[in-house]
Amino acid sequence: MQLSEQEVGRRNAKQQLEQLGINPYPSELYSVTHYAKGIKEEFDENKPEEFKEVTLAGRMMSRRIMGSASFAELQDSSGRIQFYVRRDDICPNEDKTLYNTVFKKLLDIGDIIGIKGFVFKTQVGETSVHVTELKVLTKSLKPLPIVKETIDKEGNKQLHDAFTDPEMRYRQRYVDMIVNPEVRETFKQRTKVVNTMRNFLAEKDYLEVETPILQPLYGGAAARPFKTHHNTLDMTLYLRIANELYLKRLIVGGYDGVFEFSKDFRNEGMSRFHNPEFTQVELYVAYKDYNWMMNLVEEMIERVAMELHGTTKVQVGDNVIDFKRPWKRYTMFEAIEHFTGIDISKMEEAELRATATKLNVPIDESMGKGKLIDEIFGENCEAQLIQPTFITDYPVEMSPLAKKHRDKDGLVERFEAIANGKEICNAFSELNDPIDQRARFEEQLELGKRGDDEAMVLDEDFLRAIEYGMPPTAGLGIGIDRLSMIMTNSNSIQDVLFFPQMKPEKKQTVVLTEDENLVFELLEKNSKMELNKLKEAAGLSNKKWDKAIKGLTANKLAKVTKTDEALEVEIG
RNA sequence: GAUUCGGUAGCUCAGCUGGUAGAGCAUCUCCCUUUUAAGGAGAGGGUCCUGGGUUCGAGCCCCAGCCGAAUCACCA
Repeated sequence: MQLSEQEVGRRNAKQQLEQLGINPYPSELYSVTHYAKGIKEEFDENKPEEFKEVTLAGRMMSRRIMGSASFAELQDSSGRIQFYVRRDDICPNEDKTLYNTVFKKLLDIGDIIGIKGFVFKTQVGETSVHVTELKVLTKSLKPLPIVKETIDKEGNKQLHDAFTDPEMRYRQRYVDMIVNPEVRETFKQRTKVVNTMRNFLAEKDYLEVETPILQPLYGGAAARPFKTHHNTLDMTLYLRIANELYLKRLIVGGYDGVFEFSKDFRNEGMSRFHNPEFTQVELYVAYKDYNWMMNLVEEMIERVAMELHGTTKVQVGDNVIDFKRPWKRYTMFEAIEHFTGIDISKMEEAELRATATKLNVPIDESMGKGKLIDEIFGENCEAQLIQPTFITDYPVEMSPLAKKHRDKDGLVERFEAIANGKEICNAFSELNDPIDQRARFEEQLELGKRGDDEAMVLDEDFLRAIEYGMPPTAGLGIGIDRLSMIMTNSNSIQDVLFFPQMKPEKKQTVVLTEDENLVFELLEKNSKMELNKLKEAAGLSNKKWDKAIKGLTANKLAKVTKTDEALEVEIG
């Protein structure tokens, strides 16, 4: 509640605007005709008549006052443009208040204003708007961090005093977006990733659906869930960790293709690749298999890269990743042999354990054969796969929802696509043999007993559904956040989530009583008042007044000082 | 969870061996009609993350904690 000097100044400016009869928060619409970017791109000095009346709205982001004329910058959703305000243009009559007082004194950086005028080029050649009308649209009460930029000798943009503190950027994303325009760009691209995929899938006539987020049983992935409770039904519900089992029920129900962009929730560690809630798209298509699905993934992701970058090549950190089809394909055993020189395809659990130890792969007792193979792969191969690569044919133990391989014993028809050393999708020919599926669930229960707290639980209703018969189906899940990280060259998942999960902000919020609030608000308007006048204005009884003012001084929100004539109260 | 680094003005940061807290930008006052990190003159602004300790004296040293980042671990 402690206001900084600048915040007090802005509150005062707001009041003064009101006293001048200017509503700092007007309600009527403001008709914008142009955007900064469009004007800068299209204005031709030889044809100024094309832009002789433009109206823009946005935030004032800088101001250079030169006596009775000023330059300032307006930032709208498209970018920034400079505008020029001359006193005698916006105040053609005797009354120069709008320029001298409103523009120069009462407006601040960050205020939202509307400007009307004509476009011209300055002597230095910068396209600018010569303002003839100016309107206050919203007074901003908190000062923004000021980022300035210059162009160096090589023509590169240099930022000065950039707003970079990650904590503040994530906690106050709105400020981040105002001050760092590339952040808005990243999120636009994220949306483009999603829209491209959505259009791609819709064009194929697959049906976009919505399935429950609150689930009585969590399933479809190996992860710890968030748990909640429904009061009326008095039952435990889980936030979904995946939507796989529901989408497959819809395939049983008769759709040929269904997909869902879904927020999923996993109660696990956080890192630059993990946020407790994240987005996946899952797709299930009847009468297809995982080979078919690999082709679809290549085509779809290649299209995403093209839509965003106009090329299949994407710069990610130091690497250039080329999503052009076809991608490299390795079986998991081939990949391990390729990177370690060891053929583990025929090994049993004990031998795998020994191999893992030899390769310095950390293992523990709860790991079965499948998990061991996965660990060996994860440690030795995954990070080295920079260019998009399909890894196929996983051990059956770690894929309880995937169909057994048509001719390789002990494996399932599953693939992951890996790019930049990270998994970006996971897919399989879906297991549709209900007897086998029940047996796999039961193996999971065993693993759970062995100490694997991410083992899957048995879902009787799902089994009942596929007992009615689920056609041969190919299924896919793509992590939207990780794909967006690659496509936008972001180093952290927090950079592709508007509001990444953070620890709660530590804040000593002082809770005021009703009376205290009343007195404080009165005081806030004047910042300093004679005690008796304040008391009178508050209209409280002696006792209530005494309690309120003591409460405020105790919280250091008000300070009472004694002068020769009287007692004075000021904001603490 | 481990290790390392960090937290100082609204923002970005400096602060020597422990000796009265600094700069640029922002803010305020004044000058300035094509400037652009505008310029010139002046002013104000601090819980040095919090709590203990050492010391005549702590932004600095010690201990504990909070918050953040990077790397690793965990996490298909």
